Amino acid sequence: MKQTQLIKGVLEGCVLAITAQGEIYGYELIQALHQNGFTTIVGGTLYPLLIKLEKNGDLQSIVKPSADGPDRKYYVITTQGIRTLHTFNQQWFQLKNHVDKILKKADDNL
Amino acid sequence: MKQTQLIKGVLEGCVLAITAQGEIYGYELIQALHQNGFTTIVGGTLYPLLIKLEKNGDLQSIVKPSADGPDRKYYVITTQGIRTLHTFNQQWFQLKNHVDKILKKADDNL
DNA sequence: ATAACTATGTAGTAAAACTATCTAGTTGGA
DNA sequence: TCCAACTAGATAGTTTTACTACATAGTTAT
Repeated sequence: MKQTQLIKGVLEGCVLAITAQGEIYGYELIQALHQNGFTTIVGGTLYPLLIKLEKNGDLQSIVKPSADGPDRKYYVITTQGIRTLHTFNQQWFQLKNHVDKILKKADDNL
Repeated sequence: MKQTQLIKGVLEGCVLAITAQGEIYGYELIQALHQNGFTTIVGGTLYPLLIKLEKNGDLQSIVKPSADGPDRKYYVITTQGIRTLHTFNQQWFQLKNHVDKILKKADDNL
């Protein structure tokens, strides 16, 4: 069982949560995710997700020049994105309870 | 954002956790999952997953007759399945910490 | 006999994600 | 001044994954 499969479902919510803390560009976001334990996330995973989230209307982007390399595309969360984040938060809370309950019962039997 | 995407990653682990409590057949497992909040799980989702878990060697199956309908295929967790469950448990614990940390920081900013 | 429930399975499609690769600017060293 | 390493973003094409819709079949109650 790969860790990736577990991460998939929460990645979108985590990206919204991080952008909710202030504007951030993709490359920086990848590093932030790595620091938060999502060490397997690479550009090929994140950039398509960011494009999808912008299409959905959860994020907006602004391109700004950089002194350290090519232009950066900064992402900002929209009011709709904040609503999506709230929904994710609630679903995550419920999922945690359900999974923990099931795992606890299994532990009692081992 | 659909709840389904979140559930996907944990479903496999939850199935292993439930089978760890004792032998159970697919139809019964679907009902057990429904009672545990996984209300979207249907046969077309679970049966292929059970077949995959058996192929992997995490589960074994025995067909037994039923008085209430067609034969039932009972699933039993293997020692390998228990190891897989342990791994899932650890990954789940880590994921919870990471996600909760990110969500908490976002909450502080809203 | 027929509807509802029990029980499992799969073909075909749809969606999602990763790998590999590309473009391109900057920095520092040899 | 050339190359490697780092920064920054994107995507074509393949692989993986999951769901929808349907099929099969036994039992129960009307």
